[in-house]
Amino acid sequence: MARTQGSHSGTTRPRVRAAAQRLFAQSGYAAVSMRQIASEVGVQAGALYNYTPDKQALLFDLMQQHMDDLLAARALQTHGAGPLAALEQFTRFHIRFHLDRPDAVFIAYMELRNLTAPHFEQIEQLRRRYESELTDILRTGQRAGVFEIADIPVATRAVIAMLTGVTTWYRESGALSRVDVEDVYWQMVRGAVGAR
Amino acid sequence: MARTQGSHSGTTRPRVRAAAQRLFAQSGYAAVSMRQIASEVGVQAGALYNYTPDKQALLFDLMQQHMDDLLAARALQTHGAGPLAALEQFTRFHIRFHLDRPDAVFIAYMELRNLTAPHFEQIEQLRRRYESELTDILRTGQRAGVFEIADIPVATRAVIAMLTGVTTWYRESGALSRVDVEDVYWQMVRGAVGAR
DNA sequence: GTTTTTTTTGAACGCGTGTTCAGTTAACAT
DNA sequence: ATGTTAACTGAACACGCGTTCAAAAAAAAC
Repeated sequence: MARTQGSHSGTTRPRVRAAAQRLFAQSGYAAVSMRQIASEVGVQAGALYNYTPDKQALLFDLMQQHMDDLLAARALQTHGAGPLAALEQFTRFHIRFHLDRPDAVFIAYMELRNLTAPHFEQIEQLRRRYESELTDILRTGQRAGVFEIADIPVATRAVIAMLTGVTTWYRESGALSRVDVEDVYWQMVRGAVGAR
Repeated sequence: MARTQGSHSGTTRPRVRAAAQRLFAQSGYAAVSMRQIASEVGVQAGALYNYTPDKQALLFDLMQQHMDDLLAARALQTHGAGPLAALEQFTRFHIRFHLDRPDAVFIAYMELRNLTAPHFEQIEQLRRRYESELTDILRTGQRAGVFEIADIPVATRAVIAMLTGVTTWYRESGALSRVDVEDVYWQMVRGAVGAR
């Protein structure tokens, strides 16, 4: 009737997050109820409030965690020797990181609308930070005459959109390995920025 | 208390669609209630059912209309003289068409999750049809030695993702004119497919 | 073994939702 | 002017929602 045997917050908390992430990615934040998440975890809805103050906080947490992870992982990357190597590295990093976390990526992109304004602003800042990594690479390459780009902010957005689109179709069981996918995207990105 | 003066289905029906489109794009299908849509139109929620059998049909209708419009507009395009001209034309058409309808594009991309399975399948078919236009161009260009592409299906998706991403950031009041935007994207697309 | 803390249940609150439909008014047809 | 059709209102139905919290059981601490 009350506490379930074997329950422990160290176990339940991550399961709540995982269930929320999966369901939000699958059906969308607004379409998923707390009772559904709870059911996925195997608890009643009231139990979720031990792990999140409310539904919005749960979403924000997931999105912020994703962005923090992305920026942290990016910061650990060694940066390539020149603009071209840097761009290649960014491209491969982006594909690799995003393919490891399709649900988190999907939510980070698709659920911005469901954030409150302050939360939205916070996530946007993190996104802009990540984008500026690419902008810097492109700018350096343009200055060095390695790239030929008509408009760097537009190019940044175009490349990010292209790369991030990979999560919408890639399947592990598909004909292409991850390295193949990285290679194809890299070839396209270098071409898109007029690399020589 | 009953029929509103001056009301006419020829007026109300398109207003229902327009309101739904705007609100769905703004906040997402699941987060928007029929009462909100009705309020936007200036009627009570029950009145909406004169114009749509249910909420899902309203969404499906909007998405299908968008895809039909896209394919119809595409069919009216004269096709370029060779693969390169065809690709340029496709690129400029895509940007132009999508920039004219940001809300419809947004919904067509973001609300797939909220369709019932049969509806989803129908929209997917229309999407695949549109994508095959680009695939055909790329294939022709590859065969003719005009393009150099490692994987045509991947390249198709990458280019579509890049191009469609324009709607997420473009603003009429921005520094760039539409032709500027088309030009930038065209330069990047041709580069991405290794056009020579 | 007893007490305290942890983690859950279950019930309930105060809404909101999509939808239906009888009734009412406006517009149209005769 | 009268009758019919069109287009709406308003109320209600049968849920579902996010959230709260007292009570209960399990685990940990003493």
